[in-house]
Amino acid sequence: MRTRFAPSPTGYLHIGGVRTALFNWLLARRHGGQFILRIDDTDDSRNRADAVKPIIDGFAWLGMTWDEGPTPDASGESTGPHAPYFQGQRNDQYEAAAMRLLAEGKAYPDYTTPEQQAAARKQADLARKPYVHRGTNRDTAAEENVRQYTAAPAPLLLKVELGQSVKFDDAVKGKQDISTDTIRDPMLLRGPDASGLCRAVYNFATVVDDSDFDITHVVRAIEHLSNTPTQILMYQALGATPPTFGHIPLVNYNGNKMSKRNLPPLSNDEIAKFKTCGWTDDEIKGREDLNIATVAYYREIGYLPEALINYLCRLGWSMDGESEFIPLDTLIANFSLERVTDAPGNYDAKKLFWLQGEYMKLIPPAEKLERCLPFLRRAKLIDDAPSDDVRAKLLRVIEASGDRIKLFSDVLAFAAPLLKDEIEYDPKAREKAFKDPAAKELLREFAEVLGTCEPFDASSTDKALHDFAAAKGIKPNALVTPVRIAVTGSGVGFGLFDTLAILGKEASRKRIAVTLAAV
RNA sequence: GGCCCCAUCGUCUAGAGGCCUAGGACACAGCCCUUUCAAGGCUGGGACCGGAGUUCGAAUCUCCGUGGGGUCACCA
Repeated sequence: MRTRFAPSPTGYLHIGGVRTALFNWLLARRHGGQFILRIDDTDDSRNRADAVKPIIDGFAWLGMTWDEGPTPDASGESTGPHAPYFQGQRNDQYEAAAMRLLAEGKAYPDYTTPEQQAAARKQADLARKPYVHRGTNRDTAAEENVRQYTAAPAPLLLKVELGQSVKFDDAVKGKQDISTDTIRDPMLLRGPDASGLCRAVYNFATVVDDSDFDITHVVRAIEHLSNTPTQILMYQALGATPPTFGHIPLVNYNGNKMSKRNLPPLSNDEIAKFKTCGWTDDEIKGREDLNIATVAYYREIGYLPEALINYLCRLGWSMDGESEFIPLDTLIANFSLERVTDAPGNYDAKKLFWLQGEYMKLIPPAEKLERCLPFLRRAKLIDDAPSDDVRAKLLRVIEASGDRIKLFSDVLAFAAPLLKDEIEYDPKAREKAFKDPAAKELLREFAEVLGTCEPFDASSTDKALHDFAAAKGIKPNALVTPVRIAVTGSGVGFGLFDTLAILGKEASRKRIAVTLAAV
């Protein structure tokens, strides 16, 4: 089994595309086949490397490896027995295939002018009939067409045999049967451009490539379903066997297409989050691809690729009636086109976030630390090479944070108050906690008690606080919040006694003193 | 408009004529636990688009509506 994914180089990797690629990849992996990555850049744009890199980087991050395709450095080189894997570098093959069809009388040049075509289309519209284009030299003999084409290149069209039907069994949609009378003579090669080059049209390039690459299964978005009969006709003309097709439903957002237009701009929370990650306003604005439809967004904000993969695969496919958390090896062992759903699905950020949390619970603290490091560096909370002391402190923060760290970037919120020397107060929380003047006095007295804790660890400070509260006849919680705010500036965070222990006696008491002076 | 695809809780889905008083998950609400925030436990509300037909029996099959989507390019 050989499957493929063929993105056009747009400069970012869209998660809808990733899902399509994932289905192909899973199929190949399950059946011990190959997954091929091909870049559909038939317009041969100049900045190809820039536009391809995000796609390649995205797949690399996701761990979706390809057996043949562009080299990982995005240089425009390819690896694999059918190289190159860039359509922009393959026009010779398309031309050769087209010339063969021309010589065999299966294709012909079309000298219809755009004006003639527009008029014919209009007439059909008026008659409320579908317009099915057939070109001028359709019934001209092959040799004559070759002669005319050589003398005056023009769009080359495939001659569709009338009165036939194209039948195929879609692996997702089931049996299809289309009359050739409704299929226009499709273009194979465009007319010559300014430099005289006749570039292949997408449909034809795809067929030539998929046939050359021995692709056996083409899983793609349902919007291509109506292209399929045309492509099958091309396969037949080329004397090739069409692959098995599987057309999968779309991924929508709130019932609409997941295009940039319909997507919400980054929320204030998200922008704030990126800023705490060390991004500047300009950097955020400069990243056109920073939205929930791209892989880059999830990588930058600290998602786990396995969570994204699990989520995307479950969107439009199910293993059974209840499995939601499905690790990759299970996905590979069970994925099949039969269980792809018929209806389009809606992207649900909350469910992805939940899965992310589930996957995060599985990451051991030491590994979590390693993967948090880049975020801490970017936020300038640590040096490029943090000392062992800092690493040890961070590990304690991560252990104390537990499941609270859902995204790797969340580490910043927990580590920053303990790493920075200055306390950044949440004004509202501080005001509320010290509204009652008695709170300040209690805090002052408790700071003295803390000074006697030995050793200064979570259990000793815990006991000290509870004993102190009991002696004073107050609820422990009446003291916990003021202390928390005094040492971290924030009303929320992981366990207070862990916080104190990580800070140490000196720093804890010093921070309380600073706060006392400030309120 | 022609042709094609689709239709189960807010969302993702299970459902192949009786297992359906329609199951699970996310989200939501309430309660419990608790040191705030998470996590965890328990409980709850919540759906077969409408109408005909076939059948002893329909979420499931057929038809008609309705609603959504796709496609009709020298875009990919």
